[in-house]
Amino acid sequence: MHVKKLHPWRLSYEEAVRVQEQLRHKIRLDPLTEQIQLVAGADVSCERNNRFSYSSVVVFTFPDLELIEEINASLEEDFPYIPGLLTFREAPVLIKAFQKLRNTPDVILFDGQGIAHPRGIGLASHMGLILGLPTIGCAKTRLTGKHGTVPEEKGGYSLLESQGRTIGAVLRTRERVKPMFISPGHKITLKESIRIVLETCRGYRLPEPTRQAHLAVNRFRIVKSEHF
DNA sequence: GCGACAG
DNA sequence: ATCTTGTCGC
Repeated sequence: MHVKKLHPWRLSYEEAVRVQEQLRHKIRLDPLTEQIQLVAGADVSCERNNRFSYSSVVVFTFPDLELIEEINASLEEDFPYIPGLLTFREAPVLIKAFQKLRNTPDVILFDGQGIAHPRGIGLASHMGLILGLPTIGCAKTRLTGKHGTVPEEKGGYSLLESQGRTIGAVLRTRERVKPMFISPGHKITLKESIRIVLETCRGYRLPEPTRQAHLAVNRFRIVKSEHF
């Protein structure tokens, strides 16, 4: 897959923030232009003791969700986890996987925020800009924003708001489980994001793309680290 | 100054 | 995220 040249990643905190503040203005939240035929999920796993990070990208047909491709990658990790700067820790190894991907997904789900971010550019949004593809942020917990009570039934949601702006939705993807924090990443609307997440949920809290990417990256990490 | 804080 | 066993509930 074609992947745009990446920014220098060896950045200080201030430089990383500057990159985000400059890039946020390129994010577009227009409706999807293509019919969704391929949906992908991506996730990263890091080892506390080891100095490597691992990533997996899985591609499914939509809406049948038949797996057609899985790509893994590993990379030496150099950036720490800092709330708000997750992109600079996880994007490098994700990019390495996307560069090897043969299919071009119509939309990609990420384990993190889209625009529901202090500077409006979470991992999903940043990856959307790098890849030039529609992306959705599917986070398990809140980073920023306020919201009301989330309806108990599956599909129920409460809007996530910040500074008077709607930045996402707190969505119940399954009954009796904590809701997910969904936000558009790039080239997609919140409404479409919610629809795609719900249509890719298969009885679990996480939508299949990110759930399968999570399982895949853990399988990959075990095999890779045991084989040295 | 204090609390909050994706993975 | 990671470290970790069993256990309670639908």
